[in-house]
Amino acid sequence: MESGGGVELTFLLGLGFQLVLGEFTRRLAEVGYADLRPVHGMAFQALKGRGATATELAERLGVTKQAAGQIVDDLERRGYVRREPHPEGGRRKLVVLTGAAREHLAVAGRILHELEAELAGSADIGALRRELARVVRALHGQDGLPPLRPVW
Amino acid sequence: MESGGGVELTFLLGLGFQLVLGEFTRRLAEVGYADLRPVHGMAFQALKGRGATATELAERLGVTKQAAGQIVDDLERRGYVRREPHPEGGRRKLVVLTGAAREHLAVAGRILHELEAELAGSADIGALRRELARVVRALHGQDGLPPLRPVW
DNA sequence: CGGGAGGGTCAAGCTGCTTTACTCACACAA
DNA sequence: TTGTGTGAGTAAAGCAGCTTGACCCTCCCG
Repeated sequence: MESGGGVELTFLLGLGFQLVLGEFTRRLAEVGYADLRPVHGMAFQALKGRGATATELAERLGVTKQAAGQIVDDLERRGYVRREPHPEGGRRKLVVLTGAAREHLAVAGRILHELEAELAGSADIGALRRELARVVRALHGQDGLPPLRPVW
Repeated sequence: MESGGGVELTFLLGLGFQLVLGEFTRRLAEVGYADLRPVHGMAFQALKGRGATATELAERLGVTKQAAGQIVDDLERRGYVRREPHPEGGRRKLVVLTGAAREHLAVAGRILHELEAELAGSADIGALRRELARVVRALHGQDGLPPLRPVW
């Protein structure tokens, strides 16, 4: 069943995601990041420019501001982010990455690209990207990308 | 960014799955199945032959037997499955589908194929299937398919 | 007839969220 | 000056969907 026929497309998509993400997190855990879930990496991505407020982070992650606050609490306790006074005042606080988080971003990026390169030995990754992007566009439109949330 | 470049492959996979599954469940909800989650559909698939024991169902779904038992409780209460005495005796009970569940399977299958046919207008679904199957095979091997679990 | 293996179930606990409700800092208008 | 609205943060409780742990049956086989 090289063609993938006989298995629902939706199932195949889920399985592909699950396996790739699983392999990614396994490798991250091997190099010492067993304490960070994928959502933490997403948070780092969302904060990596100039940082953001907890509410902005919530929007980018697609969760409530309370949930974002909890994630920030957790990451702060473990030294991955800091809360600084916000330059524009108010009650706002600017959540910024520490060096530890930036290092994680670098390692995670490297692992992702290694994994993709390895997969390129078995599949046509260019075609996969292209068709996935088309599907995403068909279902979501062209205006940006929605937050990636845990699936069911 | 028709090519999908600039976005991580893993992210794109997750987004694709999330959007397709979301559209699928939305359509199912529209025709009256708002009370059934994807895992229930997976359970129906796992039971659709001659049924199975709760423990077998647990293996096929990749959860503990207690969790499978809860799912069966829930589905039984709502009339989608029955517990019958198992032909081979013991403490075993055979969980079998009712007509309501078989009807759901038929409707869900129809919706999946409609959705896929629509997406075929925007993307090369054959290529997508093929490359996904290759990725799955590269990461999991050829021996069957692992259970699809909620992702992170 | 006495273990023990396999299957089912009860109960408690946990995680990662959500909902509800509140507090605080500022802006701006009366 | 007051006061009132708005946006950000936070505290507390609740909840879904699992897991872990413990136990109870039924049968088989020595």
